[in-house]
Amino acid sequence: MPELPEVETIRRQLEPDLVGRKLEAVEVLDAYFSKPSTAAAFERAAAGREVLDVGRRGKYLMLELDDGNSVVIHLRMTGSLVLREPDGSANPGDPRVSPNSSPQAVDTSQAGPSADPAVDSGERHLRARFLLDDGGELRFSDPRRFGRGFVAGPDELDAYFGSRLGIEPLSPEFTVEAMAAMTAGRTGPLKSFLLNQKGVAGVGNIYADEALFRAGLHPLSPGGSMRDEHHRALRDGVVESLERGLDLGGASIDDYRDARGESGAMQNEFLVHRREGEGCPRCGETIVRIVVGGRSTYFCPGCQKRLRKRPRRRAR
DNA sequence: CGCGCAACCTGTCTGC
DNA sequence: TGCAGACAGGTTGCGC
Repeated sequence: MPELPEVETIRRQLEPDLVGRKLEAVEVLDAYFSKPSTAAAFERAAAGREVLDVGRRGKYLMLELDDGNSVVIHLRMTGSLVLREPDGSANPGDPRVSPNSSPQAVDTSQAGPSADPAVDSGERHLRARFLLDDGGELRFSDPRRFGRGFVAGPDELDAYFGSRLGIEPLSPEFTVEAMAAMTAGRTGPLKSFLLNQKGVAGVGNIYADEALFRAGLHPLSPGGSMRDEHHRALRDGVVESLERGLDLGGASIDDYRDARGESGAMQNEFLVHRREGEGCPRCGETIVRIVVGGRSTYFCPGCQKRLRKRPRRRAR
């Protein structure tokens, strides 16, 4: 699923092609996408504007516009943002489409619900499209319709992110001290802490498992049970797993594709995630799967021992 | 406020 | 072969 490394991979790919481009037309095909705002309001706010920059905060992607507003997009679990080049080619996974087929060629007026399944990949789940002034097109697709987009001004954006996102884990602010402060006194499991975006922004189910393994920490250990060495280990584990994911262009378990429609390679190098029953890469013990906070969680019982309650200083 | 959990969605996999 | 049910997980909202 798209977590920080996947969203950042997309951001890096979009930036050179989107900055300086004008959004000639914006079309919301699924009203769910722009909820709670209407499709028309979203289109009106974005259309005609030039893209000055492409940013990211946690798992959110932002197209910063020339009027000070930003188009904010969250892919949630199955969303994808694919850029079609001006020459119409792009999409490497679609040899059926002839190079000069009109973009308006799809006639939906007659098509029943079970229309030609061969035309599906990308078309059926297309939720919004941004036509660029160089002939290119940015397409947001999402089979499960969880992904969302909205347009907001700077103050609105600060308030929005401020109330739901914590520290950027690849920034200098993500220190050992910050980790200690965030987890102090917490009784919930470390896995849940990592998934909560108000602490560390951008970590999801995959990188949480990988980070805890790198840190040698049990996913069920309470946040407040960590001591100094653990704070450092977890901070480093988060950073290392995210950077590894970035180096490999993200993880493609099933739906994730980058802005060129291609898969990442991180899924081939998972240390524990989705590796139930296999041997631990460090000690060889069998990796197990448990459920924490309703999420599948994978870890090595040999390397990731549960922390005892924080040792109380003995009286006298 | 912290914590746990259901709900939001739909495609895919599993078991009978 | 077909179909019901489980499962996937980022975020929100509700109850305790």
